[in-house]
Parts: sequence; C-alpha cells; structure tokens
Amino acid sequence: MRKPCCDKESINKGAWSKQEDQKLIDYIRVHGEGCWRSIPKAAGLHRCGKSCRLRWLNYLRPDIKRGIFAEDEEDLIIKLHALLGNRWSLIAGRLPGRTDNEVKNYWNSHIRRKLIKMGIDPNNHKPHQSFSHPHASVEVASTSESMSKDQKVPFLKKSSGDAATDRISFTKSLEEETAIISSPPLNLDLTIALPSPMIGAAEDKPMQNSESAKSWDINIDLNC
DNA sequence: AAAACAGACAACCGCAGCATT
DNA sequence: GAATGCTGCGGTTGTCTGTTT
Repeated sequence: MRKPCCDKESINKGAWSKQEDQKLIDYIRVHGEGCWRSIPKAAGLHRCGKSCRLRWLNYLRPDIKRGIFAEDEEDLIIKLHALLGNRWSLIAGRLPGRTDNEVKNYWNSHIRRKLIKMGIDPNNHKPHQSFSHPHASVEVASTSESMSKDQKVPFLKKSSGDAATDRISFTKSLEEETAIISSPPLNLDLTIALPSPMIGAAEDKPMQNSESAKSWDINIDLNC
C-alpha cells in the first residue's frame, strides 16, 4: 500500500490565511519551486504539499493575471476547447497569466451557460438537437466526450523525431474538421509543433517527463 | 429584514503518468 | 519487471457573496 501524501491529522485544510500565503511566497522566493512534498515542512506550513502547489500555481504566482476574461480570451478558450476538449492545462497554457483552474471555472460558470443559451452543446460544440443555431452547423471532429483520452488529441502524443513532420500545419484540415463555433463564423488557422529546443533534441533523447511532452507550440491565428 | 437561491471561485480528492529504486 | 514515490491534471465539492423573493 502506498503511504498517504501527507499526515491528514496534522494538516490544515480550507482557505489559506495571509500568514500561510506569506510563508509560502517567502520560501519559494528563496528556494524556488519544486519538491512540493518537502515544502510544507521546510516552510513551516501545516499543509499538504499538493495544497501548497495548488495555492502557488493558482493564486500566489507573481505572473498571474486576475480579473475578468477579455472577449478574445473567451473566444480562444472556446476554440481551444472545441479542439482539445477538457484539457484545461493545455488551454490555459495558451492564455498568458491564466491558470487551468481559472479557465476551468470560467468555462463551467460562464462559457458553458452561454453556449447552452446559444443552443450549442458545450460538450461537443454541436447545435442542440432541439435548437439549431444558424452559425453552429459544422461538426467538430475531435472533442472530449466521444473519445478516449488518447484519442482526443492523438497528434499531441506521437513524435516521429523528424522536426519537419512534427511541425504539422492544421490550416486546411481545421477548416474541414473543426467547428465554426461562434457567431459570426471565424476563420481559424492553427499550427501545433514541437517547442523549438525539443526539435533539435528529439532525435537524440527521449522526452524527460510528461510536462516537457506537453509543452507544444500551438499557434493560432484568429481572422475575425 | 430575512430567507432562499444562484453564481463565482478556491480548494480538495482521486487517478494517471512518469521517474526512481 | 514490479513496487513505490512524486507530480500534475481534471472532476467535484464547499464556501462565500450577491441577488431575488
């Protein structure tokens, strides 16, 4: 049996106090991120390492952008969701200063509702059967509900090792395969490619960890 | 003014994937 | 190759706040 990630008896739960926040900020300023399991003890916090990580990533990080989402950010979330499904971390990665939790919450509380009101099923970005939206007539090929985790974005998983083939342009296929999901219809150009340092290293070394594998360049041109 | 309700957001939980032993 | 440990992700829940009745 695996040990629990922390001693549940002696850890705090719930909202973070100002003092706890400050302790965590001070510690990470000096020692940097990483080794979350040891951070609570080292920083003098009675918190689970996971909780520290979440608090830092979603709230305390200095580069976090807070406040309401701009219209173009919302558009981008909708388009990326149509393409990637509920891959919040990937989506958030394309929105500077936004966290996956924030994007997920915004989706669930705002965008979902909005799409439903427009007569669009937020799960598959298709028009509801009972309601046909004039601009939501194209089907999305790869969305979350109908596919397994691996099937959702197969092009993100596989690397041929060839930089030229790994930089895939979806410009044409996107027009064919993905939905035009908002009104008025948008022309969406999207490119997904290995991040530049990976291209050179791809032939020699496998990826070091799952996160590096997820750090793909996704370039999107929105021609509205 | 108070209760009920809805929306927004922070935080927790369980699981999966990868690395290490 | 199996067992274990750590990290990150996505789903879900809890709580706070604002609005309506």
